[in-house]
Amino acid sequence: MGDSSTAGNGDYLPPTTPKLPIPGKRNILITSALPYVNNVPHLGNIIGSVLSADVFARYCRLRNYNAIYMCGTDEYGTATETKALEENSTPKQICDKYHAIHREVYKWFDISFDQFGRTSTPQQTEVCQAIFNKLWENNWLSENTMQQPYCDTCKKFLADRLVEGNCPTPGCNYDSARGDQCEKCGKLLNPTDLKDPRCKVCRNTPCIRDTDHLFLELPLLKDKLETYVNNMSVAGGWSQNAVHTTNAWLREGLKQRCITRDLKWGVPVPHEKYKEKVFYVWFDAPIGYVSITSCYTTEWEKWWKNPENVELYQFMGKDNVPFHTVIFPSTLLGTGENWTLMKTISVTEYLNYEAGKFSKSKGVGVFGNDAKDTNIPVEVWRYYLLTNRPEVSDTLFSWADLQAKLNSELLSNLGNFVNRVLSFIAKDPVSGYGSIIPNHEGAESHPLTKALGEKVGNYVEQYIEAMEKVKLKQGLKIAMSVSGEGNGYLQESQFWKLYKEDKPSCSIVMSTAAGLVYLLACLLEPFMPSFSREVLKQLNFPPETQVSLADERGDIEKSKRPWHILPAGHKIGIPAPLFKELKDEEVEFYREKFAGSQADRNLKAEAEAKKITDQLNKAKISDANKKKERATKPSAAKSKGSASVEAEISISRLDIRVGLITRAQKHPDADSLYVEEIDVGEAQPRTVVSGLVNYIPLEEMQNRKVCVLCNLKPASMRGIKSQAMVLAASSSDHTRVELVEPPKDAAIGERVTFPGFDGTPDDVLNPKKKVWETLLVDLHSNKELVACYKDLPFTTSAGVCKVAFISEGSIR
RNA sequence: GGGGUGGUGGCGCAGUUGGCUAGCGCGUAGGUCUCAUAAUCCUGAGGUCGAGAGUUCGAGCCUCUCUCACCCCA
Repeated sequence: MGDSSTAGNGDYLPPTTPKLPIPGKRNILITSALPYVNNVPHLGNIIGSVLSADVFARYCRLRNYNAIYMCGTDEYGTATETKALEENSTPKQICDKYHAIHREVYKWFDISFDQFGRTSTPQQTEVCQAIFNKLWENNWLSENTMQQPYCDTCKKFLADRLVEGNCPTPGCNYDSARGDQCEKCGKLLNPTDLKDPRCKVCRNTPCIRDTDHLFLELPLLKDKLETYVNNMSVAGGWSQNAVHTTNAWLREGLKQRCITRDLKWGVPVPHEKYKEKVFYVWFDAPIGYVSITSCYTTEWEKWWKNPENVELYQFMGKDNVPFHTVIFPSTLLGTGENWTLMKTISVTEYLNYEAGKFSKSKGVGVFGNDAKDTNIPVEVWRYYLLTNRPEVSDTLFSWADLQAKLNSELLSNLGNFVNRVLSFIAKDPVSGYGSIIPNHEGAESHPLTKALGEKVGNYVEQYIEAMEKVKLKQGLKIAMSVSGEGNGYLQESQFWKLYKEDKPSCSIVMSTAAGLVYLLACLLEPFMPSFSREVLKQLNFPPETQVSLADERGDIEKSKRPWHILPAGHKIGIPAPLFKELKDEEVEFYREKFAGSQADRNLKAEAEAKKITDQLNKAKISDANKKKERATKPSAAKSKGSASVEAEISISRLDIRVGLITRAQKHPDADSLYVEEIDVGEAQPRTVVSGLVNYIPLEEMQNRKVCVLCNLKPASMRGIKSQAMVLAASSSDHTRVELVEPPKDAAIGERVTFPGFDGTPDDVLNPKKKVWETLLVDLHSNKELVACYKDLPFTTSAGVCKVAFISEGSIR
C-alpha cells in the first residue's frame, strides 16, 4: 500500500507508452458509452456512464490489474450536419467545439480516461470499413429501397430538416420552416408539406426519389447471438435489467436494420454502388470504442481481438443496452473474426431531478458545466452521485439530500475522523506527537486494536467483493463504514485519556488510526481521487504517490494490521479540514438557480397548455357523464356483451364512423401524440389522442374527415383520456402512415359498414375479448388504395373510404 | 388499449435460487464522550414490504386480479 511508484494521474493526454495486454495478468478493457457530441452532458449522463466507468477503472488500477479506459465523443450523423448548417460552419468545426466542451467537463470531474477520442477519425473509417467488408463477404447484408427528398443541384438526399419552405399553417407562413418542424409556430411537418420546398443549402426545389440502402440481417445471426448472450450473461454477471431487455429483443424477433444513410458526415460505405452514402450512426458509434483504442495504440488488436486474455467491461445508461447486447455483438460475430466481446455490462437506470426529469432539450436539471460553477468541490459531487447511483431502480437527485450527505457523512464522519487523528498527531510533543507517527509496539496484544484490525480486514474483503461485481454503491458504503469503525475505535479507546494515563497504548491507537487514514485514502481513491490526493498530502506523501490495494503486494494482509501501514517515525504534513459545511441558504440558492431555466419554460408552457387544460376538463366531464350512463344500465350492457361474445367476433361489432376533426393540437406532455376533438355526430365532440405526430403534419389534421373507431374502451394516454381511435394506414416497413379518408360528402357521424355484415356494434368493446386486436389483422388498404376488411371495402352512403398513396398497407 | 418497469418505516435506497426476529444511510427521541469543522459513540421509536386472493411447511420475492406511477407504442 505504501508503494511510491509513480504513474499518470488524472489527465488523459496521449500516453507515452500505451498499455498492452500482459499474459498472466488480468487485462481489463473498460468503455463508457460514447456521449453524442452535440450535448453538454447532464449529471444523469455523467453518473450513468463516464463516472461509473471511471470508478471501476480506478479500482482496477488500485488492484494493479492491467486496465485501460476508452471513451470519446460520438460525432457523425444528421444532428451534427444540421447543426453545422445552422451555425454556418462545418460539421468538423462543430465537433471540435463540442468535443472540447466534453473534454473539459470530464476533466473537471476527474475522469481518468486512458484515451478520450472521437469517432470522426481516419482510424474510425478504417475499422468501420473493415468490419463492413467482412459482413459483406459473409453475406450478412441485404439491399432494400426507400423514399427520400433529393436535391438535384447538390446531388444529394436531404434529411427532413435540410429541406426548408414556407410553413403551410394558416396565419404562420414562416418562410424558413424546416422539413421536420416549423420553428416559428412549432408545428411538426413532413418535407412534402412545405409550400415551395427548398434545399437548405442551394435553395433549389428537391424531388422525391427512391434510394437503395443496405440492411444488416440480424435474424440470420440470431443463433450465434443467442449462444453468446446465454453464456456471457451468466459468466459476466449481467444485471437483471440488461438480461431482460436483451431477451425482450430476442423474443420479439430480430429485424433487419438499415446501416446506411444518405449523408456526407459519416464513414463512407466502401462499395461502388453505395459510395455516396455513409454508415448510420448506430452502426459506426460502437465501433468508436475500437477505433479510439486504435488511436491509443497501433496494436489495438491485442485488446480487441484477444478474447482469451482480455475482459471487456462496458458502462452505459439503460437506453443503450440493446446496442451493446444485441446489435454490436451481432455485428462483430458477423465478421467471423475472433473479437473480444463484452463480458460484463454495467447498466444504470435514470437519475431524476427533484423538479422533474433531467432533460437536455428542456434545460431541466444540472449540467456538467454547472457543477463546476458551484463552489461544491468535485469529490462531493462524485460522492453524492455515486451514493445515489441508480443501480437497480431510478433514483432522485435532490439538493437537500446532497447537503445531508455532505454534512453528515463526508464532513461529520469521514472528514472528522481524518481530521481528529491528524490534528492530534500534529500537536506539539507536550500535548500530541509533534507530527511524528508514534511507535506501535504492542499493538498485536492490544485487544481493542486487534479487534479493529479484524473488522477492517473484513471490510476490505467485502469491499473487494462488491467492487469486483461492479456494485459501486455498495463498495462505497463499505469504504465509508471503515471510517465509521475508526470513529468508534477512537471513541472507545478514549485516547485523550490514554495520552495522560497510558502513553504506549495511546501511541498504538494513534498509529493504528493514522494507518486507517491512509487505508481510507486507498479505498476511496476510485470514488474521490481529489480527496485521496489531499489526504496523502496531509500525510506528507509526494503528490505522485500511487495508492494500491493489490493481492500480490500484500496490501490486503496489511489492512488487517493497520498499525503497520505507516512506519513509525514518519512525519506527517499539515492537517486541515477536508470538507466544508453546506448551509441551508446555499442549498436554497442552488435550488432556485437551477430551477430557473425550468421556470421560464413553465411560463411559456402554461400559456400553451391552458387551451389543452380546458379541453382536458371537458373530456373529464364527458367521461364522467358516460360513466353515469353506463351505471344506469349495467344489466343491459352485460347481457348484450355476453351475448355477442357467444356470437363470435365479427367486424360488425366495431363502431367505425365518419368523423370530422374540429381541432387538433400537440399533446402537452408527449412528443409523438396529437390531441384532437372529433365530431362523430354526437352532442359533444370526442377527445381523441393519436400517435401521428411523426407522420402527419398538424395542419393536415385540421378540419379533416377521418374514419374513427368509436367503441374502444376509453384509455388515458399521457394524462389525456382518448375516447376513440383515428384509423390510419401504414406502409409495411412502418415508415409512412396516412389517414384513412371517407368520401368528401360522407355525412359526419355516419357509420362505416362492410357489405354482408349488418350486425349492431357493441356499446364498448370488452378489452379482454381482444375483438379489435383480432379484427385488426385483416384491415388493410388494397392495390386500388381502398380501405378494406379482408376484401370488403369500408363503405359509406357516399362511397368507399380510401387512402392517399399507401397500397397494401396495414390499417390500425 | 397493448408492451415494459416499478410501488419496502418521515426522506433516499438494499434485499442474491422463496427460509431464522425485513435491512442500510439520513432524519427523529433519549443518553454519552470532549481529541475533532457542536463533530463522536451507544440505545430506542418508527414498516400488516401498494390492495386483495392463491400456490407452499414457509412469500417482500412465485401465480392471478385490482390500483397507482413512470417509460415505449397504437
